[in-house]
Amino acid sequence: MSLPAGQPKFRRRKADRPDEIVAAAFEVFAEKGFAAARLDDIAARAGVSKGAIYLYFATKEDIFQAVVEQGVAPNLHNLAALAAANPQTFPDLIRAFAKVMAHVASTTPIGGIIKMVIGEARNFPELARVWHDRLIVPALGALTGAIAAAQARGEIRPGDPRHYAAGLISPLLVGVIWRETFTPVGAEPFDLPALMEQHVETQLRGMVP
Amino acid sequence: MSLPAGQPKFRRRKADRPDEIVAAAFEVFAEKGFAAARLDDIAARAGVSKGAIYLYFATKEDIFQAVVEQGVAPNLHNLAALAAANPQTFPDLIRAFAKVMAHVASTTPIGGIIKMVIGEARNFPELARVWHDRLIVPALGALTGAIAAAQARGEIRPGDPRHYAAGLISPLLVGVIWRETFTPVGAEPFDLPALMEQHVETQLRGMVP
Amino acid sequence: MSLPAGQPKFRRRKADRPDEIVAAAFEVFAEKGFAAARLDDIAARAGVSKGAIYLYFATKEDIFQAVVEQGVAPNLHNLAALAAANPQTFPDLIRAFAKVMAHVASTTPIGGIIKMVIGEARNFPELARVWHDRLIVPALGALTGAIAAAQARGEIRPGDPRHYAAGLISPLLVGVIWRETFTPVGAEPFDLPALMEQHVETQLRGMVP
Amino acid sequence: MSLPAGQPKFRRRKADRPDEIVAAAFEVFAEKGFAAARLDDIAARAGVSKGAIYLYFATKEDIFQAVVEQGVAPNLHNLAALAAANPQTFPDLIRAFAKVMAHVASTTPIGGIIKMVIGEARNFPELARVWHDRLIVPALGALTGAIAAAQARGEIRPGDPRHYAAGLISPLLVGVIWRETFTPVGAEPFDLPALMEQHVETQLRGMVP
DNA sequence: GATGAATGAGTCTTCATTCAT
DNA sequence: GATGAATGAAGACTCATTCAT
Repeated sequence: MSLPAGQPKFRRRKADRPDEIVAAAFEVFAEKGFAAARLDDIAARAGVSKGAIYLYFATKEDIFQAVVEQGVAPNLHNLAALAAANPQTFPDLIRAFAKVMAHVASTTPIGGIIKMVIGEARNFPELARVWHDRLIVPALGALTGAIAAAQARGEIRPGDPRHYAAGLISPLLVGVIWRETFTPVGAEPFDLPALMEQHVETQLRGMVP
Repeated sequence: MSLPAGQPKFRRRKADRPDEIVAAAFEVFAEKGFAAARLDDIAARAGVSKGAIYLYFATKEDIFQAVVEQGVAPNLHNLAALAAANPQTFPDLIRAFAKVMAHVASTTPIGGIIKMVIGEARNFPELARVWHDRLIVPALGALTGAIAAAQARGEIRPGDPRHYAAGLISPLLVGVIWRETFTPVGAEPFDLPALMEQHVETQLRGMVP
Repeated sequence: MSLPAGQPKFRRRKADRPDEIVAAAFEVFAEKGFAAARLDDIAARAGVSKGAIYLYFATKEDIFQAVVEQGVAPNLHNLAALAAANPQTFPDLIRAFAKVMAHVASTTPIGGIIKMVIGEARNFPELARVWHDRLIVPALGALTGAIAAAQARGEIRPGDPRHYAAGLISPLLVGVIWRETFTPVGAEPFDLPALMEQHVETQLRGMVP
Repeated sequence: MSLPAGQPKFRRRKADRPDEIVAAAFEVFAEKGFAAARLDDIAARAGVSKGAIYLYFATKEDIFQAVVEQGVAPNLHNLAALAAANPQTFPDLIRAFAKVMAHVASTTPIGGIIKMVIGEARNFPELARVWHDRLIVPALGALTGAIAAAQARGEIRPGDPRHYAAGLISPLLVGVIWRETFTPVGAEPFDLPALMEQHVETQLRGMVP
């Protein structure tokens, strides 16, 4: 409890605490779900006492909100980046979109977030609403819009552009869910970037007139 | 040692009590997840007392297992029916497959089951294993095999047949999850049969040489 | 309820039911104690339904009372028989007393009753009172009186006659408790008649002037 | 998810909490038996909340085991002390033994422990086994051995030495049980030291040739 | 600020008791 | 009379939350 003078190295500063707690909480919530998650587990994994958590969060639900919040923010950035990048042709747009998404799906813990959103949507409708309104509708809407525009230019066959969009990105979602759900019990994993590359090329070939 | 209440009790008695309990439990588990589900809720929704549940199930977990079990069985039948039907050409096979699956997805509560499997896979690994081994691997394997066979006949372009299979059915899964997750908070629903019809035709067009 | 004329053998009559229930209850109570005894066990062991018990007894406690009652009655008879028999000399009285008691202790389930009385005395003080007042005080009192009389005649050395009485019969009680408590876990049993014979002779030798 | 009460809490905190709980539990178990004992009672008597008990013991059975354990240990010490003391003659050995035992029986709560052992032996056979193996067999064995040795030296008449041993100490046990069972309902108590002194002298007189 | 012992409302589970059949 | 499915009050145990230190 008292700090030895000459041991500077692993002295954590209190400013990091909330993030560490949220990180630990994310792991536990993603693994167990909200109700089955134990504050003891979170505290232990964060390396703090249970009481310390309450210095930064008022309730378990608040921690959960913070976890989800931290899952939304970076993806918003990804979206913005995607929107900023502006490839010339529609196929390149789709390829770039899929590539970035596959990379994100492969390298970030977004799978845990998605699991939580799916699993807790009914217990925390606000959570589902935030994800839907701030991430999914914009993303899906942008994709749908791009498809509709390409259709207007005659580059894409007729058809419901929203269905085209869903057909394009669904394998990514399923791949992420697969990794969270079945890989831990021995299922053969999917190579998401490879899956998406093949899928996008197939889709594009099927979508052009 | 316990005080008699004085209210009327006992309404009926039946051999299908267990099914009523499982049905009620399915609703509650699908809505809340395992941990957040309350036996009181299940009992109330089944129209029985909490104690009555324990005449048929030893633990909450047993009820959960029974719920999942009842979600596996009918789908096994669907699979078998699919295998029995044997359309002449590969595209017709895929079309038939997608049609049946879209119908099942639209008319059965499989979405709730899938939510439960995703949400509780880590807490009940056996559950994930059963689903993976008995339903998903056979179904995905059959589809993958059919694709590989069509590739061998030159009817389908080269490419990882498992990735093709995933690309084909993913929108269905996503559609079901969407319905469970976002529709309750106001999201625009997907017309699964229509989505799948368009998706399959697009995929087929993209898959042929 | 009606006795078929030609099937006399295994037709239980309702008049036997209470006794069968009490007998079954005795086994279960003696083994588990009152609180840990299950009416299901009792019903099963008595070969009746749980509901049937309530045709004859209003509560679990009533069954317990009946069990204890049935344990008191026969011993009262034994006491009376002892009192009726009137050997000539004091040593013969003691010998006869010890012999009868050892026989009873060896051949009746009185051990279970005693265990119940000891174990439940605090939860059912009335039970302890009945045993004390109706069995123990009379028996111990008679023995003490006989000893005091013998002392008055100069046949027994001075000393507290109640202590002499306790010293005489204690090994019997301990032997019975031993059988109920330690023999089931592998303890070497006591041969109660032999133990009592040796003990009585030793005591008598020590008690005479 | 739980509503804060608003009353003052937390009074003290100590390392000897477990001992206080065991002490309280001993009283309740000795009075009610294991099954009828309520954790609420134990908690209230220990001056802690029900939840606090679970900081120190995992289950009700663990508390029970701890209670019994604490009843074994001191008696083991008594035994060792008895063995260490080595009077010259056999009668003095017996007198010392009886005196110490009577003192222990009169001044310690061993009666409650014995009641528990007798009452719960069938529900917790391990409990009976521990007492038998670690306390009773050594004690009874030592006494029996001393008697046999004295017989070999011709100081004691022939006869089963184990029966002699049982005859010597039984009144002590019965006295303790009497105190627990009948004294609370108004029975005349026994003066254990006086009883034992008279009993031992009587026995010794009867045992010598 | 941090800790972790303590709290107590809430949950699963049991079982004596009831009553429709 | 008998049955046993059903009840519901109560008990063991959990865990988010609090607060003395």
